[in-house]
Amino acid sequence: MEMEKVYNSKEIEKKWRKYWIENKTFSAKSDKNRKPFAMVIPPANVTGSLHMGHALNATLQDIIIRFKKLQGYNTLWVPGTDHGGIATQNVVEKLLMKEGKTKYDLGREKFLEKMWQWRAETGDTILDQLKKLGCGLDWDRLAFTMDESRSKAVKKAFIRLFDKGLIYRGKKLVNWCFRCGTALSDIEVEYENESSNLWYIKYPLRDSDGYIVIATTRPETMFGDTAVAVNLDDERYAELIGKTVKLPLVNREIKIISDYAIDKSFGTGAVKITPAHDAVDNEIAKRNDIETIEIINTDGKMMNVPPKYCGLSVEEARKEVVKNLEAAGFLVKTENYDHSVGKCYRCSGKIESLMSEQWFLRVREMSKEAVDATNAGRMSFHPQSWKKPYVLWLENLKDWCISRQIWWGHRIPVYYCVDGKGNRTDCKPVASFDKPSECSCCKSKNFIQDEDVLDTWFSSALWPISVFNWGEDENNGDLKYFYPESVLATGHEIIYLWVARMVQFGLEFMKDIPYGDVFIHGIVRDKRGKKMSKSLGNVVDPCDIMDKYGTDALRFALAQTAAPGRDMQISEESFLAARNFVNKIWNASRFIIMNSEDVAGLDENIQSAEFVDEWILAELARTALKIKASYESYDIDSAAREIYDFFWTKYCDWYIELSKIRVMSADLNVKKQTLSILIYVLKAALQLMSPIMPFIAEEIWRILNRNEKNIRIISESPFTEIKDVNSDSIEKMKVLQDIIVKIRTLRSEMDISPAMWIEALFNILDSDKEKIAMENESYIKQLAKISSIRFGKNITRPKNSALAVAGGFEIFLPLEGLINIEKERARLAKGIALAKREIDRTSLKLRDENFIKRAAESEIEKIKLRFREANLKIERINESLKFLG
RNA sequence: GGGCAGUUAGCUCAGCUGGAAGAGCAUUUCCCUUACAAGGAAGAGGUCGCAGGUUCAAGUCCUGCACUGCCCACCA
Repeated sequence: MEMEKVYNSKEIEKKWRKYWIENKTFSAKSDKNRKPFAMVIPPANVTGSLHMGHALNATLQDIIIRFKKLQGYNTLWVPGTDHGGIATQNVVEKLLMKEGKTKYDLGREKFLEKMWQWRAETGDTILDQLKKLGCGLDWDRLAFTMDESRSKAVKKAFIRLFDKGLIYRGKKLVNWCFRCGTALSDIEVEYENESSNLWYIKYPLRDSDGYIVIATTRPETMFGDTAVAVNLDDERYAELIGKTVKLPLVNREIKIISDYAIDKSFGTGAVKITPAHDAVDNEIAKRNDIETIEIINTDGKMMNVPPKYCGLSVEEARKEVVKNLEAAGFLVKTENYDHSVGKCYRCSGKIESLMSEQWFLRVREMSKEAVDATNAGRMSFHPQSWKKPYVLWLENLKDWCISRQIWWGHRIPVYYCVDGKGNRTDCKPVASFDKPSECSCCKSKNFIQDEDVLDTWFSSALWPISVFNWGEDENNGDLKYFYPESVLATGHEIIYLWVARMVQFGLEFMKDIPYGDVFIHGIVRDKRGKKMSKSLGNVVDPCDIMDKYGTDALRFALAQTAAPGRDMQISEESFLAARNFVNKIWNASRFIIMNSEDVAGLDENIQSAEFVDEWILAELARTALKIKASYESYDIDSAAREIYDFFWTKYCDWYIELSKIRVMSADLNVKKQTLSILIYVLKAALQLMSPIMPFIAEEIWRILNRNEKNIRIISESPFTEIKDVNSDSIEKMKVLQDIIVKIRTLRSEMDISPAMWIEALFNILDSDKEKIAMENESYIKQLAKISSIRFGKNITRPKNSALAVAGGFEIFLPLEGLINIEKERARLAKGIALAKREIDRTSLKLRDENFIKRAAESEIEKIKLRFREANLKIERINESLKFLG
């Protein structure tokens, strides 16, 4: 078995990627005799290619699914993509723009053709990249939010909600993006701070010479003002409430009203009320029965205003208005002022509040049910700190604006009856899968469909049920078997946008939550803590990392930094370190495989011959327990750290090094026995790491089992049970390690060449421990480069020797001709100083009555022991100083 | 304005139910020892954000403060 010195990730990955997919390793069918464990992937937009955030999200899910598979669950992870409504349409519109065209030039049908064509060309990019990552997805179940089955689900859901009266059409104040030309829901607006001005404007009273000064950041909307509001308790304005003012520039008369929402301390305490273009004003207007005047149209141009402003953009109008107010003497003053401005989450264009006729979903009942389900513990967040904001959000939820004025998406399945001339009749619109054949009201056979499409998130919200073809058959076996799913893994940025809605829809349509656990992971940031974005140019492409360092390295690095719920910073170095770990695994395996090459009949039933064997088995048992618990609780980072520490620090640095003597032994039985244990531990470690690093684990597993008749790949080999070895080997090992490390330190400090073998004298101080060193003499010799050891009681320090106190011994290294007396003296002095500090610390505690009275017995014993050992050390060092050269 | 995280070695982060400060990277010295120089051995490096409190004992629990980041909110 030839193994290269350096792990070749590329070829090996290619092989296993292909194998898993061709052999359908991760395909799943419903099976009543097995426990299901299902996840759906958060569908990525077809616009995108894999970025580090996707890579993290996918890696974590893959780790979970692979772990659960090894635990014996019937696991299923469903892949899919999202049509991505506005985002995707924007991309294609930009492409068109390069040709100098707009979507209107093509018309709806042609434009949609273009969209589908584009999605056919690029929509699978991200899927290929998920394959590259090694994701254990069931590719037979690949879904797309706009494919047939998913579309049926969307229509079905819409019709049900519509018929139930939960979906309604109405003219309300909505968030409007001029750039995208559509309404948006409340959460699709992002707020950014912008520096602007606060203008103070006089509104003259009609019936006297007085005036009231209002402060505003939106002077241009004054044409839409229908009142001025003050707080009822504001003494300054008490007499003015109910009076009439004349709107500057136009002289329209409006009333001064009072409302509790007005903050006396802001500005002048008097506010212009523009119900058509401000959410708060809109509420105030409703409460006070104030009329609404719309002055900004959906193109962002002024309307219903004096002719000179008509058709101006909002920005232009603002300049003009301010100029004219000033000229006419209405402008009192202008202050600099920072405030937050709504921006479109898809194009960053300015969002305007305006009145618009849209479809809305009544959410009160649904959100209440979602809250109840969460509070009842039917669904839990990991980390749980997300529960509170999630519940809070649901509790304050307003009706969801679900219609979008774009073309790419699920067209709203509402049909309007039209007369012979194509004009809409008064008949009630109907929601149905297909165009109705006849109007139930007027028997007309002509219908037109609503022009709008649904919010992308409407179809996303159905994802956990639509992937199981709920739209086609809600009683199908897969849906019954796999729903509710086990866990959803996602970043915190879409908890409201997506998670909350899936829960609502799940409860509405399936009468059950979509999954029991929500695993929230952090957002990947660059090494300076900045969010990765194309515009900042700090994007690290996961595919580049996979090519450069290997996929396992990428996965390990991501896993290692994925503390639940926290954002993570990641840099090139972490991938390098992970790559080194992968290589370490490779080489340790290589050592074992090379040595077991011509050893026949390696035993599956291992027998530990020495305590070091028991030690590694005990460490393995401990580690396995911890790692499994970590996977179980989504503490992927600690699972990664545990496997790293166990494999490198315990298995490689100590156990393999210790085992070398026996592996090289001429005694075939000794060799065989030792290799059996090495292999046993290696296999167990491979299983434990395989969820994180599946490629290398699979490869080495295959090599180790190359002589088996019916080889099962690691992904399909359930965890072998690891017996907990109950022994004191871990404590004993500490003693052995102490001796070896102290000797090495001594050698290093004395500048003794690592190539030189020297002898050692072991003076027994603690007869309890002497056996450990004596029984493991060969290990001490091997690892500390000692040619011979003489054990004894009352050995005095030879002249020209160095001293170490470790493991119940005084260890002398006679260094005739090699020792640097001054250095040794200094070293011993340092040792005394350290021991003295220890004595100070411990004796202080032991003299403390309160400590003796209240501390635990075991704690006091520990301190006493430390005190004794420090004293002994000083005594020994002083003694030995006498003998120094 | 409210809420949630974070603040530990130069950098990135671990430290569970309170009992002598940990890892990786970087750094210093030595070593190409037949698994691995993508490696090995040994070092150096920390008043655990600040101030109080509880406790025999606090990085760990409590209170307040500061700074950083994120989320929410009707910043006219």
